[in-house]
Amino acid sequence: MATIKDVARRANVSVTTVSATINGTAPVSDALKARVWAAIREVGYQPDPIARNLRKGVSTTIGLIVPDISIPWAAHLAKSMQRAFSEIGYNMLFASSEDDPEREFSEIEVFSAHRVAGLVVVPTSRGENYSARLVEGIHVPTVLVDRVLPQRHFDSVTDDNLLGAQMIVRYLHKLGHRDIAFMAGRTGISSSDERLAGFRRTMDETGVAIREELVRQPVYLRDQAYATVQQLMTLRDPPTAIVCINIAQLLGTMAGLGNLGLSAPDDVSVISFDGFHPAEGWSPAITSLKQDIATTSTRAAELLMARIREENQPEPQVIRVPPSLQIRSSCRAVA
Amino acid sequence: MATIKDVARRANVSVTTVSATINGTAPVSDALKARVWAAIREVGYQPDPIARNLRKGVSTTIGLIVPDISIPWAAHLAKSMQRAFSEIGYNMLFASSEDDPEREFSEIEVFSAHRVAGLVVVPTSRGENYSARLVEGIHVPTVLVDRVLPQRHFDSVTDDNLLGAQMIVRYLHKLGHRDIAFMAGRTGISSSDERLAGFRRTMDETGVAIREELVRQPVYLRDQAYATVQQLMTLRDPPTAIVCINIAQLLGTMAGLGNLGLSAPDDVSVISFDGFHPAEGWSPAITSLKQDIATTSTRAAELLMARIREENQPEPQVIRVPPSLQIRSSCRAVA
DNA sequence: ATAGCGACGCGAAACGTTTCGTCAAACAGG
DNA sequence: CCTGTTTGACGAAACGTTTCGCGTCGCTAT
Repeated sequence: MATIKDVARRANVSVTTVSATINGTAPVSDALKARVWAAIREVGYQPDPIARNLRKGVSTTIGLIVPDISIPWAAHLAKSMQRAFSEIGYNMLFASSEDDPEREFSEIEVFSAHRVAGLVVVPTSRGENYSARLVEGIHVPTVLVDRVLPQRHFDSVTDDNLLGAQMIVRYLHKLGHRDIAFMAGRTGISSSDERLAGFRRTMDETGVAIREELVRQPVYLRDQAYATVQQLMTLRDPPTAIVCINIAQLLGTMAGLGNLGLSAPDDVSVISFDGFHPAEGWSPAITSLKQDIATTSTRAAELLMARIREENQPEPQVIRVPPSLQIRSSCRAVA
Repeated sequence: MATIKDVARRANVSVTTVSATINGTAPVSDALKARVWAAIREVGYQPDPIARNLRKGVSTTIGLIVPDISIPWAAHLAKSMQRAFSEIGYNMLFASSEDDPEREFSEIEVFSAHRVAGLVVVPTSRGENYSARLVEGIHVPTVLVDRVLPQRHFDSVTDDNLLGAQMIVRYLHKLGHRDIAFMAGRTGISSSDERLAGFRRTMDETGVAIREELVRQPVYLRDQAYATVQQLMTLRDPPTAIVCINIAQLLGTMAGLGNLGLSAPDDVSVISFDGFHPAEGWSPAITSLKQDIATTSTRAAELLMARIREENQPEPQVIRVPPSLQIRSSCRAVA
């Protein structure tokens, strides 16, 4: 509760000098510096961030907005981000958009009112004029994560989905799979679009014709995947492998298979873009990509800090973090 | 960016009147009220929370500190808490203590400096003089979640662990299990202590002598459970059932069993206090308690708001939220 | 009539910082 | 020796609110 005034009184200098000593914004003689620091220690002074923010117009807080923190991927992202930012003296305001663009915009507004220094957003990417409204509503350094927008207004960090799709398709192809089902999410969401595009491209490269009835879209809720997988597996000529792009799909797919009395990999191979699922001890252990969240967070923090410090304001850039393929036991070779 | 001054100018009243209108802190005639509200709408005024905080000495932000957000239970808690508080106009500062008391204290300090209106903490509950240091460091309405402290200085909300243990033991007993292994966490952490105590008590009640070599403590890391389960299952007389108190234990246990070539429920039954694990589609589907996180969050929010509004300051109370038993397929009957 | 009171409105101080502009002293170059 | 510049320190204003205390008005009860 000690204020800067107490320090000034104690050190027998002006308030201005104390501030200058702390922030190094003006020259202070070594003698005074020593006196001031001593006084600070003696009265146990800690600058009041609120007052500082009011005066400077910007805080030392960054805001994180994710669609749903209860998704393991998002939880790990939050943890990793918090670690990255707390290391450099920032703390985190946190909100969940519940995958609702309106909530997202409102959270952005609230965070802006709180003068956050920067924003990390996993954008919902949906709704009329989404991109324009986002640009309109954000007046703070911002980095987008996981999903990129067609207009490059913001720095973005995302998985290298094309590469990931390539790894998945090539792996399945090597195992002999030709009838591959792909569940895409909503169109317009880059992570889904890119994964689908990568799937198509790599299938092309390997010279396998895609059976369009095996490409289902949009499938983004657990229950949709649950229903979809049952449709797929009751086709006259069912797929030999199913690709899931996220955890909701994977959970629905596994439950749906179970409901049919089918299991992976015996009846069908299952592979996932999302690596946050039980890996050991449960059967089957899902072969999946592993996202490099630590790198994603670090890169995002770097981009954001560069903008905040205004070191330079280059064109917004997109960083793609390569995933790795973790081969487990949910895929088997077919004739 | 409109300030209260702009509103005052526009409505042709004083700044004081605008403030009084907004906050209802002083009588304002209906005529002026109307003018002021109109002006507010016209200039698009939003009060600046920072300035308000500075003047009032308290913010509209509450701080959440959990040991590890990447644990599904904690992620769901965060989601639920955020929902509960955003509904009543509060937003959330968030931090992870990484299960380190020092970090926890430091986070509390940072949040206090930011003048949070209240604190929700899942306390690490470890270290010298923990309780005393906590009381010392916290000068803000606070509610503890999941873990209670021996000294009742704070409101607390926690699972009804005695009841949960009773449900688990009775269920296992009904299935014929007598040789039940129990992995406890660190001593001193109430959630673990209570679960163990409940286990002992209910075993007593059912008249089954506990085989002490099957009670292992402390086991709180995944790898400890991984190792422990292998010791347990290679005893001359191994347990027929294993009780896990949290997700780390469960993951380690399942992996450890897999490593031995054993599986649940064929070789041993497995049951868990923590309900956040894959339930459908994977084998085995773990029979577990289901924690009622929504209720936990609501109760915590209620307790905290009561303290913040100073409606009354009764003795700190402990609320215990009853879990429910979800029977799945990881336990089987034995002779 | 007038003292007293409630309702209403305002100016100014306060919250704890940072920063602007000023000033004295010390120092450099001619 | 004078001028111009740098260094070091400070007082006061500013950030955008809330709140304290005061003043004015109209009403009621004496």
